[in-house]
Amino acid sequence: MPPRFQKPFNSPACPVEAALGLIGGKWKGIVLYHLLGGTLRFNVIRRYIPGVTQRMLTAQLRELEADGLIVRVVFAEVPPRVEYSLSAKGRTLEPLIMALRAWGEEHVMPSSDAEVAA
Amino acid sequence: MPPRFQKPFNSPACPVEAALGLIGGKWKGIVLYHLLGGTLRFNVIRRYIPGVTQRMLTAQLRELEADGLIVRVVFAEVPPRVEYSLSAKGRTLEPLIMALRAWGEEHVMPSSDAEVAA
DNA sequence: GCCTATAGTATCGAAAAGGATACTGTGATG
DNA sequence: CATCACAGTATCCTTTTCGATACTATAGGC
Repeated sequence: MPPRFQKPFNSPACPVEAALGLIGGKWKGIVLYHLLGGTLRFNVIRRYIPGVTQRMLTAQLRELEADGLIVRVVFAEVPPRVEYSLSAKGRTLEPLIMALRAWGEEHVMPSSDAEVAA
Repeated sequence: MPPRFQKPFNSPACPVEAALGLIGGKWKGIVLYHLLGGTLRFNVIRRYIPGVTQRMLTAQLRELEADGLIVRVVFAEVPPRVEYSLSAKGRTLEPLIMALRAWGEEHVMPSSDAEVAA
């Protein structure tokens, strides 16, 4: 059935956009995806994502934290250690991220060998 | 048009970002969502989304079309009529969009709780 | 004494995104 | 005749995003 909604939405009203607003940042998808595997340190994430700059990664992590999706724990050590992990809310994203990944593999990856093996 | 894969990205190639790249545009989520309900004309979509400009809507629709998610049919009439609908590939997004919507409703919407800044 | 690693900031500037406005052509309406 | 609606373009300009680079502090290694 046609899920048609028409509300004034200049304010907070479209849940699809709202969700996309939280996970749609340039690097958020991959960051979240990697964190699905467990706690990671800053530079580990960075090495997982060649191409992201320190500045960008910091910005994305801070946004994810501000949105309550990840947790940032700072250890008062030298050299500094900061660990990132998904919050409870962040973990609720798991099926979504996995669905995104499955869809991407099947419908966008150019290499056409989309093995949807979990 | 942003280059989707400017580099040999990270090792698993990141299908999550690939998917997000297609549906993560500023208005694509809502456009897709409305099209889930069936074929729509340009101005109908526009009226469903107050806040989008003609220029932006055109751009988003063209990108969706270029990515093969929607189909654009022009009728040689006066006044002009152009109809947009989901392609077969676009329809495969339905569960994803619905999941996005459900997650957004549950985890980000103000949902009866305005929470005005203190 | 210098280099490395850590997890960032600060600053600059290029590039892209996005908004506002004006314009197109034609048939029907007033 | 003037105006409206349609589905856009074209142009200009502001805002935001993003990358590159340089810098911080401190401990340990060489």
